Amino acid sequence: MKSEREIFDNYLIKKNLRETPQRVMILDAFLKREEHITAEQLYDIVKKRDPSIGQATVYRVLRLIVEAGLALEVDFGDGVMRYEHCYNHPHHDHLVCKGCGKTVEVMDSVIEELQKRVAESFDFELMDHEMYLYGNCGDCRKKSRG
Amino acid sequence: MKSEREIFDNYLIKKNLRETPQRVMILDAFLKREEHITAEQLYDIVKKRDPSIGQATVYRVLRLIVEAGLALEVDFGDGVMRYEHCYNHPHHDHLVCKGCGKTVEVMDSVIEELQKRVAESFDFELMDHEMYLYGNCGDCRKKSRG
DNA sequence: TTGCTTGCAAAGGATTTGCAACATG
DNA sequence: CATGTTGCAAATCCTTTGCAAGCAA
Repeated sequence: MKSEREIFDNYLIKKNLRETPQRVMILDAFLKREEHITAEQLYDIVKKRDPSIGQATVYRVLRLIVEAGLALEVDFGDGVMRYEHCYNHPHHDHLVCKGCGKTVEVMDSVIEELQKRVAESFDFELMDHEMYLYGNCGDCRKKSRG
Repeated sequence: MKSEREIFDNYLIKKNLRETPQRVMILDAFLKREEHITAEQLYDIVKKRDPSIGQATVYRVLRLIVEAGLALEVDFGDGVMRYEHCYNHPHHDHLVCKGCGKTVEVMDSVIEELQKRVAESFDFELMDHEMYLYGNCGDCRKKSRG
């Protein structure tokens, strides 16, 4: 099984791109993070190690990471794109708390199957989907009850 | 059954807002449109009737329409918000063709029920959800086959 | 008259891009 | 060395906001 670093390196080679310290450092910081992360959060992390790094580089490398198949963009509708690991990380959707913003990865194979069928019933070949479930988590419900 | 116009007017009164020609005209143009529409598209339509109208007004009235419960925002992930009718228009999700952008409204009550259960299994009270199915429609598949 | 509304232009926030200096292979 | 790559700042894109003039009630 290839490591994420190898996959990234192979992607760079295939595309005739170069391995630079910035790229390695940003990939590294992204991989260390378990939760999804925004470009700005990643920039903040990387800046601590190398204050001379530019935001634009973070955005550019994040795109490469996605193109290499190591990250997926997730959009919770708040105007900021988030990135999450997708290599060796099975597909899932998101449950998002409207109160505290907490997110949970969820996956229901029956829903997945039904999505495919719904698409097919309209003669669409399903390639991809996004599903966000918005609600209130137990903690937030407790708080709002007083 | 109240008309959309009545609902809008009631909303204005309740909020101590005023009924202006701009508001009426923008609501009107929105209601005439069957498909979802972007702020800019709506602006283009309204501008023809009154070239002195400002974009900002369109954005502002669109927000009122949403608040009055007459429209819903839909986000196909291309960076532009779209608005669609929701009064007397049952809930549905969207199937979007990646080739030609065509959209189909879909609704599967089993999926809806399962979404609720998934949320509950994590002690979330489901308030809302978004589901976008992205694929290739029959026409686009035909074209790409040559 | 009161204070909500408007159009305009400027501001916003996230992301992208042009560019000249700078590294990598 | 030939090209990619970087950081910077300026540019984009969509949307929001401040403001003074203009209206609805």
